[in-house]
Amino acid sequence: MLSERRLEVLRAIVQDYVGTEEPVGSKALTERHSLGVSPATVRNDMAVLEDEGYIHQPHTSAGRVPTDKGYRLFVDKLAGVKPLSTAERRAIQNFLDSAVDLDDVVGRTVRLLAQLTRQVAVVQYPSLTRSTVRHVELLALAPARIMLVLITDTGRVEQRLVDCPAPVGETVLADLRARLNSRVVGRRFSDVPPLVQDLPEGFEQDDRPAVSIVLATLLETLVEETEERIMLGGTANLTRFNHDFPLTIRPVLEALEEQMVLLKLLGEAKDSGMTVRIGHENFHEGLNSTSVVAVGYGSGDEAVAKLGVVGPTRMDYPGTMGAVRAVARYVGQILAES
Amino acid sequence: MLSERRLEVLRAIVQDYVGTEEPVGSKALTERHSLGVSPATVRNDMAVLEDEGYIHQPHTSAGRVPTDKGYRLFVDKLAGVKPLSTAERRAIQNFLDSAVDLDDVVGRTVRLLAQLTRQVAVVQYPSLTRSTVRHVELLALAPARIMLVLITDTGRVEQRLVDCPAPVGETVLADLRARLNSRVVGRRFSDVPPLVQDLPEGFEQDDRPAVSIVLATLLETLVEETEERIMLGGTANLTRFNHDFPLTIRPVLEALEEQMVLLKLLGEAKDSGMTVRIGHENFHEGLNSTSVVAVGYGSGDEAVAKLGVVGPTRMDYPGTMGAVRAVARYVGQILAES
DNA sequence: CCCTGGCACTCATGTCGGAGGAGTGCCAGC
DNA sequence: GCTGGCACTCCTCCGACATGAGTGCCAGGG
Repeated sequence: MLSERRLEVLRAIVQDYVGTEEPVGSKALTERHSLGVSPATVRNDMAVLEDEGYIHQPHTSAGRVPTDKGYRLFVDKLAGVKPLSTAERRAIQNFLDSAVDLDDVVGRTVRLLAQLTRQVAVVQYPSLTRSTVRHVELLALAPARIMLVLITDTGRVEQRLVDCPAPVGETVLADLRARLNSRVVGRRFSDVPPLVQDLPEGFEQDDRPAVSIVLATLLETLVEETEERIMLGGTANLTRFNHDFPLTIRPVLEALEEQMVLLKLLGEAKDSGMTVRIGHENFHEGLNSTSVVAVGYGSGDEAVAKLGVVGPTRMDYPGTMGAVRAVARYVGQILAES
Repeated sequence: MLSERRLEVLRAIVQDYVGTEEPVGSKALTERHSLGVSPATVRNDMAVLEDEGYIHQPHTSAGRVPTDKGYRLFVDKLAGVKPLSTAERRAIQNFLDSAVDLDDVVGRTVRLLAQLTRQVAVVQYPSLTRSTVRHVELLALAPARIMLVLITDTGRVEQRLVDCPAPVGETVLADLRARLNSRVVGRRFSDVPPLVQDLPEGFEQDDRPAVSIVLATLLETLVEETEERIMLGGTANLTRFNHDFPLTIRPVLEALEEQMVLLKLLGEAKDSGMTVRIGHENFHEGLNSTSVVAVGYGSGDEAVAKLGVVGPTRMDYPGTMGAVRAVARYVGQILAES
């Protein structure tokens, strides 16, 4: 186990490195932090920290840089979460309050996160899997053509076109609409299938094929749209990666363009509590020099989706974590209200 | 007016520069293109082209680079549009055909364009302004709470929550729904307002406030959502800007993150025919070293939205224009079918 | 046992000067 | 009007050298 002072040295190294973006030496450390010991002592401590793998020397006669393991220790033991100022909190609330619909909420959240953290923001749309049905609407666009509209409690709307084998009467449609809604409204998506299985039986023989195809489309929508959407923002902040630019930024941009990668990124985060993945802890190679800070958010107690930021491993963890947590809370509130 | 050969020299310079990304000298030109004259002659021509402002010398004793004006001439007079191979066309069609809904069509289009052109792709959602109403639906979520759903002929769905001052009966709602649809279905958005103005008069005194507020929300949606959405993709291709990297890419990423800028970018494109904006022809400073190739697309004869790509002024114009035009055509077809 | 000052050593960075080379402009000749 | 020749410019690429930050190690003191 590392002594108290050595931990203090590690903390100082991380803080200075995050601030200056340059390897930090023993002399600079003692000058900027009141450690109460001389540079020589710090050098000894650094040698130990390097042996243990917490810091690393780019080359002989250079300062030290934290390793992923060093950041991990820093995040786990040394850093708290820095709360936002009340002014910042108020600004967040105001900004999110003026959203008009779900798209707008997500869009604003992304911009907000990117601006607050000066990093790349990632926000997952509230998941359909965990949400419940608020209403199902059936519209006859043409005699044999029905539009199915699904409205969720998170304000999301999905629509599908259904082509029926035969024309469907308006009364049949109204009947189906009523029965369908009475069974599924308020239910979770995952609970819906068994609830509607026997619905066709209540209809005339002639109408059953149409009813079945409508139900099939509904179930399909529930499954298909579980494949979730993600919004991304603040990619211009990637240009803050100052060193060997093209090599660093390229794979990151490429990774971020893939929905699958983003989904997995957030998917790996714990459902509750904040998750921080540092450097090589990320599954994706392109993200090996970035850290991901993610947290779940939701309208109630339960998380319905996740959001977070992607930034260089050399990031201000306490500040970033504070911003991410605060934004998640406010988004949750907004969703609960609507 | 420039002589035939001088134009030929300019074309050669543009082609070589696009290929090599390096200033091109007189000797290299005569070697790679059969101009039938000696390097010395080419040098004289280059001096003229430089006087006229078509090319530029980074410094004495360097080769020449086309200016924006040079590219402009190249695009207008010297370059054709390079059609895609049949294999490419088939791939495009296959890829777009498997889209399931509007979001998917737009998403696939963006990815396709980015991949084909190796540049940043921008696709505008089919505009609500020019589209027509397919259906308006009103759902009572609670006695005094109505959800308004608007469905357009381009397959887009918009929803709004309406809080009424007093409960609204189901029959009143059905009545309003029927009257509303009979008046607006098939109409263009811009034509709707005068058509519904007198609707409240047909209702009981008690219900009029609710009816009015529903109508107001509808009109608001028509206007607000005219503010169009845009999808972006292929930003990783920006890393192909090889020179003085951070300085070039930063303002471009920033510009592309602003919806307003993107909208204006496409908005400036002509409604019909392809538009190419080169370097400083773009209104936005951050885009002064990029060119934009845009074209309208639509389900019928009329363009309902635009799409295009953003790339370095040093781009393969014929190839890019070919890809953009082809993609626009196929997207138009897909929209017409659905 | 731990801390400290001193000292020699390493190595990245910045500067300078010169060689090399690509490309130009101009001129005289055909 | 085209061409070959030639002098000139100026960027780029080393290699050498000085500089300085930072280290590791050691001997001495609390």
